Amino acid sequence: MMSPQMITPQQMQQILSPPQLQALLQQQQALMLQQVQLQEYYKKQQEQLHLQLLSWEAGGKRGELRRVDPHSAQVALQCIEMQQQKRSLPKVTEHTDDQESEFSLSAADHQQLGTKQLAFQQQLIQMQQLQQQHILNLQRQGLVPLQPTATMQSLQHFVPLAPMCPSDLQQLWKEVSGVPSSEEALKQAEGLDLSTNSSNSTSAFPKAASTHIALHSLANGQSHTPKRDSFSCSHEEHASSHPLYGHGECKWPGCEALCEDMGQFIKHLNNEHALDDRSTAQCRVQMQVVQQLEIQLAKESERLQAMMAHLHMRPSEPKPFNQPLNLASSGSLLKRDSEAYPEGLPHPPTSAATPITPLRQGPSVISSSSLHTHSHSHTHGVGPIRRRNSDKYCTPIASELAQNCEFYKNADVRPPFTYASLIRHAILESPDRQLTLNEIYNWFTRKFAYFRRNTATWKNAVRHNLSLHKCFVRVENVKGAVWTVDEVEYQKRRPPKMTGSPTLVKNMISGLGFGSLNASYQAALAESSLSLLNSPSLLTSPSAASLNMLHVGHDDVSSTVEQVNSNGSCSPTLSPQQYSHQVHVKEEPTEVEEDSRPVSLLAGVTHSLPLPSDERDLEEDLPTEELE
DNA sequence: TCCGGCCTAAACACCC
DNA sequence: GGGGTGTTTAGGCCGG
Repeated sequence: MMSPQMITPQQMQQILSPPQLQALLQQQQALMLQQVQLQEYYKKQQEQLHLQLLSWEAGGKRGELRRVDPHSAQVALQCIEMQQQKRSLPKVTEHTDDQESEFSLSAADHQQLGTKQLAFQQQLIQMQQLQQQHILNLQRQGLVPLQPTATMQSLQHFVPLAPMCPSDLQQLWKEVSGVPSSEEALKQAEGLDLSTNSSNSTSAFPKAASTHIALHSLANGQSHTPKRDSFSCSHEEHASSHPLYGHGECKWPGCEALCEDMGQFIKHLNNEHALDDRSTAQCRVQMQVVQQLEIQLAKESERLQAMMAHLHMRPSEPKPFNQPLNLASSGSLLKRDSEAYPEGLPHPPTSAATPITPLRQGPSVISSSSLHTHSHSHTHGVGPIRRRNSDKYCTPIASELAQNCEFYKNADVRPPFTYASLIRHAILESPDRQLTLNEIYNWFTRKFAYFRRNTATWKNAVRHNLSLHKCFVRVENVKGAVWTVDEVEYQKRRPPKMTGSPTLVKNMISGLGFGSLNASYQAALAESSLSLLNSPSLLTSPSAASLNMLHVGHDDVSSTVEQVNSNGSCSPTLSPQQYSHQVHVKEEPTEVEEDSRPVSLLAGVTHSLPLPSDERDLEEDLPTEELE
């Protein structure tokens, strides 16, 4: 995949969904603010610490970092390094080697500083605990996504100078040794990592909150180096793998030493991470990290239980939207207002109050149709993008349209849906569920700026689709011919996809690293559950209602849902009736247990339970899935 | 590699 | 004849 820097704006538009584009813009704006704030803050700290350093130098106490708080100490050390580069600190020697973990101070300083490490780190741990509490509070307030990794990653970019997650500690040591300069750290802070925090970064935070967070830092070192989460103090060797070794580098917190092979890594491990005070302290820090995460997990699990219990007891009770978490879960939501849901379709992030929120992003934000869409790359293509229908199997069209209707109305962006899906949606959206061709045309042009041009192309495509797909039935009317939708045929032509793909299932369930995919699945699940809620007849197996919700035979949704629960046994060759029936019945009893079910699934089920009445009305209007 | 879904393009027929 | 509508075919791309 191309790096963001290499993507042209047009390509960006093609690749990213509208919400993503908006989120990106917001990110950039917020990032600029963050940069300014960071630079100011850094400059301020630098000046302040410079004065302190001068006094230390005068008193020969430069190594006594305990006199200052860890944060100041870190900045001080950065200043040391900076001044070293400016040759203003003669006491600091040149680097003797490239060992990141080695201090490069003078021998006396090295020894003195070494003796302070443990006490220093104890302070850091205390700081860390306070910070983690702070984060928990922020999470409670919905200001910070709950997913540790995403949260930390996103925030990490804005808190390079802040103390003191474990990896920051390592970073500090690096900085003491001068390996990566503080300027680099600042650059790192200024860098926009689209791959890790597209939805969770600044755009997801109220400015004040993000600033606040930036200046207070975060606690969890995993954020800083998510892949360095392995906790191991042992130097045991593993024949083929080692939890501290991956992708050719050492995963020891704060150490990214490149090791070509396991042997080299083992040597590195024994040399650089031997049993000493430093390693011990690092283990201790890592233990703190793990403990905090466990505590957080327990708390969030408890909350989830409570929420589940609450929702199951009163499923019809509307759930208030959690605005802050909406913001946190989806940058694109920032642009939404109540009018953005004209159809009252599922508001994906409304489940943001659940602990799983961080695992998901608004389906329309980074939907699978966004991530998985690809340019059809027609040389003669008229549209910016061609999105395969298979993508939309995971994408709720009504949801997306509802949430981004203004966007599509004004932006010349091709909607990420097939013609068939759009036509069907247009027809089902009409009062009589039938439209003339011209009305379909009008719907397209009314809803999408994109279809206000290239009329010959897409109109031809519309006609082609109407004729080609059996699901579109032409009915002679008094006023002429109108087109209706045959849902059975519509579902028939869309057999389950991705059936039994363990990888996808795994990704969906884990929700880690494939948040968008997970989100789209959840959206599909949510909508399938909506359909279920509005289709009591589908509840043929009350005992497994919650899971049956996932089996509603709904084209895109059903195919997606099928994936969720299928072990590959579901045949896509079933007739619509067979299929429809079968998916209602088919289930995996062993997965019904809520506690053991992936939270992402629960999210899809739970968050959609309460719907405003108007939304339910609409859902009821759409007899089958809706909303693909 | 094969297959199916999707898209675009185009040709053709029919009707007003 | 022109435009709109409807049908059909072909070719290409892509993911499973």
